[in-house]
Amino acid sequence: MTEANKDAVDAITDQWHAVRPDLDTVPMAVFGRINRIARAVSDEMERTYNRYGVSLGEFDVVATLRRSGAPYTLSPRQLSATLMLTSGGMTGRLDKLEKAGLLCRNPDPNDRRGLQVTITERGLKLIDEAVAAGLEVQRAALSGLAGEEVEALSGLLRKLMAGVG
Amino acid sequence: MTEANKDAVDAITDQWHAVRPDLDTVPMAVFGRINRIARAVSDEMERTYNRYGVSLGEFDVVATLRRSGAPYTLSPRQLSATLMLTSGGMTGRLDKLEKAGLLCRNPDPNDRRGLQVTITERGLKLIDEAVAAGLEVQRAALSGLAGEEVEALSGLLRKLMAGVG
DNA sequence: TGTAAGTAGCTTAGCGCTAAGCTACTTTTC
DNA sequence: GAAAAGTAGCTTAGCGCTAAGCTACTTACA
Repeated sequence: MTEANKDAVDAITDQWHAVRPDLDTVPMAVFGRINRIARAVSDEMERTYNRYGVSLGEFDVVATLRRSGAPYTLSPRQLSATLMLTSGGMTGRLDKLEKAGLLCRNPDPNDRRGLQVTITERGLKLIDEAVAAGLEVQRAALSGLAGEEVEALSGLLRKLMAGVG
Repeated sequence: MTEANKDAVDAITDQWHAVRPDLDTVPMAVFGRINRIARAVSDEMERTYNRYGVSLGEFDVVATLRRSGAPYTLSPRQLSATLMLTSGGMTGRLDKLEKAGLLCRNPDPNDRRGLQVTITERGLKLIDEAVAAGLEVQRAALSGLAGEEVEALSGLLRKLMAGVG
């Protein structure tokens, strides 16, 4: 690691090393970079989806319905479980998306407590454009890595996630 | 990739592949895992710091002062710039930390607009214990990876961050 | 030296989330 | 079939953040 290649996370670990040389700074460097990458790419995705009139969180709702396949119908409960969101948070997202005409809520014919959430024609059209735009942001973020590097990274992340999930 | 090793992110990419086989799902798998790892580890760190009476965000403030070295003094502006936070958010964190007796605000002798934020004795003691506990959480999260795997992951993340920062 | 521009930290309104609790309905148990 | 327990989605209060705008002060320039 030459002086010139140091980044913002190196600056932090260097500072820690100077005041607490007893600490192993490798773990904080790994997760510091993971956090910064996650944040930077999410911010970029947010801006991208905003151009389609939805937030990243709202996109996730429509995307979950889209990838569930025809007839693009799930209950609010299934959605909030998948998106790791409370029912209160889900209600808010569904309210906005329904008002925007991207999905609709209908009573569940088999359980009068429940609802069925379905993508509208307009929602389907929007998600199929927006998902491609989002993927392009992610592809661009990975463009500095060679194919085999992406492969290696993917494998290491899978292994790491297995240990924290 | 055998059937048994599939994880939650594989389930998502498999669904996408079924309904949109034209999409390249490799980028979304990489960032999906990065997001989930970041969230899972941050949640665990939050719980760890809570045991010391501070949130993760409040910890970050005291940690930034700590690693700046003696006399552990920075301006609110320096802190909010380092932590990528607005001045309003910083005011709130400083209010709580000052009330908790972990730091104090003093007028800047050289600039009557400014303040100097300094760790208290109590704050210094707390941060030196809490930072070790936080590092242990991160170390444990990496424990499933061999030394050379951590090394490789670290290098790939550095390269990826350089392309998104 | 007077004025304009810049920068300090704080305040307020608004947003999206969680946690707790509600009503309505279904399922289980006796 | 009645009572108890569980589960559906929604409402509310509260939290932490941002964006915008405030006052107070410093710096740069004519």
